[in-house]
Amino acid sequence: MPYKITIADIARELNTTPATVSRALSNHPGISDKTKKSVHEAASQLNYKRNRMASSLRSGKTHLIGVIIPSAEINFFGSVVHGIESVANLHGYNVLLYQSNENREYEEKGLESFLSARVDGILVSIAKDTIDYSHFREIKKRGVPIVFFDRTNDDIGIDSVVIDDYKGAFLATEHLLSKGYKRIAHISGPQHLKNFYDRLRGYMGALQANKIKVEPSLIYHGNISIESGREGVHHFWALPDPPDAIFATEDFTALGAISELKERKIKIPGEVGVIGFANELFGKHITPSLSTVDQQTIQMGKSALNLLVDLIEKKEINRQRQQKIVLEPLLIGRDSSEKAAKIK
Amino acid sequence: MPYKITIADIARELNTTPATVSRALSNHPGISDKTKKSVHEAASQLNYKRNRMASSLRSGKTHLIGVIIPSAEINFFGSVVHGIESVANLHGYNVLLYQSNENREYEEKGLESFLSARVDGILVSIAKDTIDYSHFREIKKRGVPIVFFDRTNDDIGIDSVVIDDYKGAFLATEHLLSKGYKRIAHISGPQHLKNFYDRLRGYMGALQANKIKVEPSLIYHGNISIESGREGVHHFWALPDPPDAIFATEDFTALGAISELKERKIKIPGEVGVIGFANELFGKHITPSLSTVDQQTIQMGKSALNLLVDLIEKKEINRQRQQKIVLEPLLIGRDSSEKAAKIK
DNA sequence: TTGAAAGCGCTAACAT
DNA sequence: ATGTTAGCGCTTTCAA
Repeated sequence: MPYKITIADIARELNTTPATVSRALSNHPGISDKTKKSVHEAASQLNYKRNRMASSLRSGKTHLIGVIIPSAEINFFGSVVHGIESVANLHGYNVLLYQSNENREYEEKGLESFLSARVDGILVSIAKDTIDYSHFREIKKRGVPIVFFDRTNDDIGIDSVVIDDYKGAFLATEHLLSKGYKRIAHISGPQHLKNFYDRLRGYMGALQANKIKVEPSLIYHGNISIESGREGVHHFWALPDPPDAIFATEDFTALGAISELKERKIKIPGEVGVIGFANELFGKHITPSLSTVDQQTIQMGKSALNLLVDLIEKKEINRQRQQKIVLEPLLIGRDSSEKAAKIK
Repeated sequence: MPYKITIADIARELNTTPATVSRALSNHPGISDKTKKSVHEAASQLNYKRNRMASSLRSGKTHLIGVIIPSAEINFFGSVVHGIESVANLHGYNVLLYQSNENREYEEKGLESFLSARVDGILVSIAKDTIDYSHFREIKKRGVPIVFFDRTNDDIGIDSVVIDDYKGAFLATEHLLSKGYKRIAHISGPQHLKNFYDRLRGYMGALQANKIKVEPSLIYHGNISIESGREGVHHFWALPDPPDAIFATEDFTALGAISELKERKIKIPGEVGVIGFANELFGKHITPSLSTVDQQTIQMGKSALNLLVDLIEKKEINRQRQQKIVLEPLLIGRDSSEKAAKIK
């Protein structure tokens, strides 16, 4: 008997009708203050809780936002979800969370589940394994408001919130140059994800802007993991002329690279400078502390949710063209990228 | 027009009735395979998605689990949520996430919101600021299935999943002793939270079991933060006879202590041994790597969800007495607690 | 300012 | 094995 009380009960109690009670509870204009007051009193006295299933069914609004992230275990996404959730509550929305585990099949299941739950809108950060985007096209076609964040794709005409990955990578690379490093290598991530593609381009852009030739052998293609970082170092130090700095496409990759370099007794910084991307929590506390690029996670969550709410609340407008919010990356200089040894 | 298709449409298409379609879609026994097949075909052909609002309203089951965590930004909770969510999906439940931000007011709002959404069950890790538990009593009274995880309270008769904090603390303290440390200090957390209370007791228990007197001056009361760790060191090293090891009530506190000790040029390990609690991601990668106690986060999430599902699915049974699942803590020995210097 | 009545889409009891 | 009917609890015309 947890949820027995309905508006009908309140109506009976006050000798009025469900319609009046409903209106009073949602502060409908044409209801006398006296009635409103007595209804609210009776409601809280009877411990009434509006049944959102019934309400949604009738009104067509669920006040539910579906959020798909690759994994709640990854700090970055937890942090973005934190941002999303805090603003969602302010707008009266609840967050339905779904993890894709970087897997396109689960991702699609999440979307199905959201459709079935009739969420008012969807927020997605695309799974690593997703290369075919038809499930998102389907959502788009159905007209369900959807916004990508961080892991996005521009080809489907879906709005998105990202940071400027190109610029972040550009800044990171120039930072290494400014510290006196000359041969800068890059360990990249999956190129079908725009972020990592853009970071690679930003890296190349910075080199070119400084009249340095891009050497393909100094680019190692990893897959966003500690292992990739280690493998990158493996690869680079098998070259006749290894690099003197590494820009890793995200912090875990940088961490792997640092561990491997340390095992090889290569001095960081000095002999080799390292910078990552993401500003994960651990970076500040490892030795050497990791220079990185901050992605403004909380702000990203907030912006994504605000954009989605705009879509939900004034659907017809803004439908002309794809919106894209680009946040500024923040360079965080720490020890791992300190000055290159003057030798050479 | 995103969601126009209903079972009535399918029924019309196939010259049958909504009831048959409904039954066919949920694989009701008494429906011919032929009908089932044609219904399923028509459904997927028309792109039908079951309306869960309607279904829930009628059946009384929402297949929604409400989860309240202090913050998605904290890795530990992200990880538990990961565990919860993965099993929830297997059971056909969706997770509604709410963050309390360690604040009792938000916590209560989350519960209200869950009641209104008619969730089938609730999972909560209690906020740091919560000292009055009446809102949970209210949930209990309403008969809504609820399970605490990690941050729990035993006085309300609510089932819970925790790790054995006492034992974990006991193990951590004995570990330091076994490495040759003699004067072991403890930086604790908020004592109204059972975890931190138990860890303090475990620390004292281990000392007593080894015939070592507990010195109140070697216990510093912190509040689960990097700052607390620093303050603890401040406090201890103002004593005439500082400790030679620190057991911190969680990893961030340990991290603060280590940073402060490093700044004071005190050697870890050797001069001072340090161990934390939680097995946060960064511990493996800081220098020295942090010894700690693993809390089996994923398992905790899974167990909590399984326990909740049990409550939901066979309510009357098990209602006699409070259930409590206690997971085993896992000691993780790393560098920060290596052997004490033999000097002295 | 309020009431009466219909219906959102689905499921389940009761037929047949 | 399938159809008929009622109704979950709410919101929303339309009418008074």
